[in-house]
Amino acid sequence: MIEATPNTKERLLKAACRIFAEKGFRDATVAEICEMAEANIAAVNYHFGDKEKLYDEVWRHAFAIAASTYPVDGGVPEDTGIEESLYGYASAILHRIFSEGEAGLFPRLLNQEMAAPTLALDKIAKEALFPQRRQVEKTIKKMFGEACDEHVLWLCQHSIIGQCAFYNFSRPLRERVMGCGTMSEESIDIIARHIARFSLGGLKEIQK
Amino acid sequence: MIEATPNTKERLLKAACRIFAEKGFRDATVAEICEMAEANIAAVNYHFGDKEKLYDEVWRHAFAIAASTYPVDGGVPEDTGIEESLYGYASAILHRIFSEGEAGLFPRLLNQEMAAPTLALDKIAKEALFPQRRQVEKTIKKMFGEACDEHVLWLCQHSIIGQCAFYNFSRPLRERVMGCGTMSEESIDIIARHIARFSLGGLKEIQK
DNA sequence: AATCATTTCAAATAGGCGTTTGAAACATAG
DNA sequence: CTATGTTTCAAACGCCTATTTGAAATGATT
Repeated sequence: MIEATPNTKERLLKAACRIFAEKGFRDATVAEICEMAEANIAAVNYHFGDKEKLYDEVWRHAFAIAASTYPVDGGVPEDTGIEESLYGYASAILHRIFSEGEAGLFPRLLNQEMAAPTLALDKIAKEALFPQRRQVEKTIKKMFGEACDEHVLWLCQHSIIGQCAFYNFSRPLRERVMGCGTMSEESIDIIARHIARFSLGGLKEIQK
Repeated sequence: MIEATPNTKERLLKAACRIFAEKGFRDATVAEICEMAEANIAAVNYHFGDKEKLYDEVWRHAFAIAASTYPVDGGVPEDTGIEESLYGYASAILHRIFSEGEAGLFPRLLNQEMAAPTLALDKIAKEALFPQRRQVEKTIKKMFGEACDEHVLWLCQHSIIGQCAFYNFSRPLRERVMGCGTMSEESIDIIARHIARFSLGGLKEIQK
């Protein structure tokens, strides 16, 4: 499963990433992680101290990969139009969600953390989630101005983020019930463009 | 905790509802459930057979309560306007999500099931989730007509449902990080009205 | 080659889990 | 009261969990 790196610690981290993302902190077992990493049962405690510290490392890794592979600005410049900004954000988040590689770890871990929160949640929210929200905030303020109503901002933020996050939340429905687990690059782009357009229309209607 | 009904089976079911909704099937323990129900550790097996059959009963109960307390049509008549239909749907879903009573069990159980799917997911999707989607479908077709493009329908469905579902998904952020766990009746109504208006604008933009 | 630190390993530890058991308590009907 | 069926109970069962242990193996340094 995990490629045979000579480094046991790295193999453990990679295996832990995949298993924590799939099962969450509680349901993942260190025995399972060690087996996938082809390491001894005691390896986690030797290299990371305990299961919890390994989980922290996994989050750090998952966040770093997601942020560098698909930054939330979507690569679009600051001074672009509203629809294009929305597209940049949606595209980045959706690429993370539909990624089957390491960039997909972040949304999967987040899904687990939302269902069974751990002590890590606070740090995750402050370091990863709130900055993402601020990205959406900037786009909304392009429409409503810098001094726009705080509650309206909050509601629109949720509408935009919610559209993207739903594809993360509903993953088991696609994978287990509908049987359409994977998503092509074109499909991702179509969804991102839809969310950008739909949200632009929403913002316009709210502004009326 | 659980009111002292003379009926042990009912006390077990109520306790199980709350604990399964909070922790999911795997992390909930029968010991914990029996303790809350003030029943013996063997009571679950005696009255329900095993933990899994109890979980089935919990889902049945949670679905029945949610569907009867807050039906997805939101109580609005069939032949009403688009924005009002959207409001009806959003209002019903949000009321479920923010309910601290039995009507809130359904979205909480769903959240758990999405993070750690069980064999029950298939049944839940077919009996509860797909009918809910059809409700949104009807509203969208009021705008695009009966013969509207299937993919556009699917995308808009997700946009509307996603806005509502996000308040379920992000519950731990409100409760544990932001510290604003409860939501007043007025707040719920404001959110529902926002989602209806935002979605109407979105649909209009897509129709262009 | 010998010494030292680092890493791996199988086995053991202590605790939690769902479930089973057989006896005790209780309720009901003859 | 007796007999029968239902419900409750404490204890035990077998399995799985994270972690610890001390020895063995490996690597690096002198």
